[in-house]
Amino acid sequence: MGRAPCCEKEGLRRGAWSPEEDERLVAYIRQHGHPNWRALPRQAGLLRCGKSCRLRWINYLRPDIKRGDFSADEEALIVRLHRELGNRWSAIAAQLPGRTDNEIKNVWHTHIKKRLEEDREAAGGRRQQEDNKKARKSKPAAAKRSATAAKPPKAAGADDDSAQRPFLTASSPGLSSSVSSGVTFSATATESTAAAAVSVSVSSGDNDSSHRQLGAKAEMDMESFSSAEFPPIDEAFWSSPDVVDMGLGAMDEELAGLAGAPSSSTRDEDMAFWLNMLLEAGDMRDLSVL
DNA sequence: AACGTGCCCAACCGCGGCAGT
DNA sequence: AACTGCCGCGGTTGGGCACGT
Repeated sequence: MGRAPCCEKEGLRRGAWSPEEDERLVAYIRQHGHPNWRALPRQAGLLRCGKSCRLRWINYLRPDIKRGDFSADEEALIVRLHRELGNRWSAIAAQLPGRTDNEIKNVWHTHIKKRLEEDREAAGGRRQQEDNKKARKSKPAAAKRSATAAKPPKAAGADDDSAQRPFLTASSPGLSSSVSSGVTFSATATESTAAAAVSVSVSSGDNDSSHRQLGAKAEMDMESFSSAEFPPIDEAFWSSPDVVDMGLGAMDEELAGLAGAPSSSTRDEDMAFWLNMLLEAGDMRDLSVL
């Protein structure tokens, strides 16, 4: 069928968003929510198409967005979920609170995929069994980013970031920083930390029932959100006692149930499980140096 | 210091699915 | 049942930045 273009492109801005546009968008959504993306830009006085607004909000301006490097644990989770779900980035993102599908997709293509391929090439097929043995002895995945990710994380350069995001004044704590809600792995298990908990009211805006089953999509509940205050997010936000603890512990259990992994395991067992997943993904080279 | 190259990531594009009429 | 409109998803692109020479 003939599909209407997403917007009349005449007179509409494209490309990078200015702080003023961000401000307008956030202010509008804050007040009215986003019942209709198509109508939103006009009502908010933005010369953008609805899609662009939606994307900007979802991927950048949403208050529950978590910025900063992905931890090794998050990457491991992505690897695993990608094995299970394929390129269903939104489904994968649903398991990583605060992360967007776009971000995960980017990380996959720029870091993880590359690394997995490198490892696979370097290792050939032969070492699978050998490494399986080693894996049980060696230290598990620590927060070691690939050599290709030598760049300092953008979130660390918070100047640029916050300049662009006037309302999200405090980037969420980088994942390399300690997580305050008790979602840390034992030191022997990993030098990194688990993903931060998120404090959002969780509601699935996803129609896909399988997504819902996987659950835990950290979407803002816009009904409550639109009438609520929209405070800047800061460190306290992430560690607040009000936070709904959606740390990896909870995620592990949920995923484990889905994937047949040990469901009531200790943290060490969990780590062993992740290690196996990584091994299977041929990702042992990084781990072995840790 | 200037230039070239590679990488990262925000944003765009087009399509499929679903709901409403 | 057919059509329309909107939303959400996944793939792709290109601007900007960092790093190497």
